[in-house]
Amino acid sequence: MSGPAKAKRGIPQKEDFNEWYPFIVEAAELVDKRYPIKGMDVWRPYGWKAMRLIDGLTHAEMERSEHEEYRFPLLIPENLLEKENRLVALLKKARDEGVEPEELRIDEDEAGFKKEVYWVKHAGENELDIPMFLRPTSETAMYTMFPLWIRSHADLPLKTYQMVNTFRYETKQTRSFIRVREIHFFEAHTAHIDEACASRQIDEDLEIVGNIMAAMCLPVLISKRPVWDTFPGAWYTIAIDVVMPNGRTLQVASVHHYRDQWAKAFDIKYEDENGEFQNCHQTTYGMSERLLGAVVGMHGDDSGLIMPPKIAPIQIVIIPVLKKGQEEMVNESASQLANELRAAGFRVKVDSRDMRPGQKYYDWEIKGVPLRFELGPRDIDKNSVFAARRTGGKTPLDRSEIITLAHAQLAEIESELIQRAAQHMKGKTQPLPELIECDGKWTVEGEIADGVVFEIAFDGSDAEAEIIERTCGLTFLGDAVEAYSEPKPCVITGNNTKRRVWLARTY
RNA sequence: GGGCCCGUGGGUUAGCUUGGCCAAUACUCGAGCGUUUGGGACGCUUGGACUCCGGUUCAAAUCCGGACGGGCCCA
Repeated sequence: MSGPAKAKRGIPQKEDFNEWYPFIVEAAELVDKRYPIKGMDVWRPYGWKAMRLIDGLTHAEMERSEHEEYRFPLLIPENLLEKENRLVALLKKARDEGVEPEELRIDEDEAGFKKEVYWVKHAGENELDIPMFLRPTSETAMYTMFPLWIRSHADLPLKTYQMVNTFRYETKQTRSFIRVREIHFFEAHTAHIDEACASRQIDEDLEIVGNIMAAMCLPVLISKRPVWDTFPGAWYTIAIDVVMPNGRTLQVASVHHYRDQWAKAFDIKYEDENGEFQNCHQTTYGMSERLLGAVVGMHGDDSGLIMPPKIAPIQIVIIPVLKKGQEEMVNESASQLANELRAAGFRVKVDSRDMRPGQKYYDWEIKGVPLRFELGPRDIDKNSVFAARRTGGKTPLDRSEIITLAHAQLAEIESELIQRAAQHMKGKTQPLPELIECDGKWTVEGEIADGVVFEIAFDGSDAEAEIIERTCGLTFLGDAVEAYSEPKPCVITGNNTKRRVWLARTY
């Protein structure tokens, strides 16, 4: 195999994000894209470790919030789709008949991922009577079992989750972590006695998202998606987006409130305290490997990745600097240092490859190891360790207090990343140029800047939202969960509103 | 959904326009030996490629078609 890193001169500038990103995910050995199926990369150990550490954050949050982990089969028989289709039809009918129309937006073509599923139609020599599909998400599979498990109000809330791979037949351009055909997926599914309890679950989900994003030093936009962009069968969808370096937003998580629509379709009901049957109210919460994609995009620079310490597969790399005749002494000192750090809980690697130290520095910089310790005869003499932070800055550290100092260094890197990311977000958010109507035709005053997220006060209708989307060539992310504290005039109607809406080009 | 470009050792690439001299260029990389090691070391030895299928032709890396894969732009 090739070495872990390529020549620095070979790294595209991060400004050229469309070149930088695909280069870096391979050069940093996160994935190998040479597997001969579009959109299905091979996870390499370094990338998988990072993903597993991100998953670890999620598992910890699930544990804390008393969700339980399940593992559902990958294959789903076709006939189960019928229930889902019936649900969609039902919702459509409700909409057509004017029942809560704005709450029941359904696009039949999108419903059930019909166009995006992989099918298994043969097994051995036989054609299957009932074809099976690979889960694009697991509502159908899980809600087939929920009625068997939920009988009494005492069984609720049911809080489940699983981390599995899901499959979607993407025809558009694929991108590592961002748009793939086999998705490393997290999905939490809950069932509750009523709408209010389900709503409380949504609040908890948002708190969980907040914790996970904070651990990865990722600032996010949290917004309620417009009705036309609501998940099929959902009452509403709240999405979490990260602003990538090119200003495009990447949806990294979503939370759906289903009310009792799915429960009706799948007959998920419980007996309440009065002995009466009630439908459950449900929520889902999903995330994926896009989280890693966001980390790569948000924190990386012209020299490669920068891993936030909490998810860095290697937090500290130790480079022994050898001198002729003193190899053994230096190596021994390095491994002793490594052992001490490991005992204190750090993820540590000693790079004892036979090459020049400079070469190693470049290698680990591409991979984004946050802290590098150099250890040579000079340092050992002075009882110190020479530290270089991936975010910039070099300092000798007192060897005798190395554990404390290493913690401090990583904390400093973390806060530097948070600060940079916040700065990035701030710089990428702008007010929208003024919209002008003339004979029923809308135009924009000036240019729509590229690579930017726009924030507007908006109080218009769906139709007016569509006008804005068309006029500006942007996508409505939706209503910020944190609305304006003071009313502002809507860009279309001029009415005062606290509704704070984001528009962006999206992935 | 529409358009454009690309596919040569593990990686980057020359060759393709004008088919033969290509049993293929350079750098990098892998293996081995030696000297080295505080920001990309050097010497010697050695290893490794025309995406696949079909067509045109005496002859295809080169021309044509398709598949697969990669990339970009626009809706």
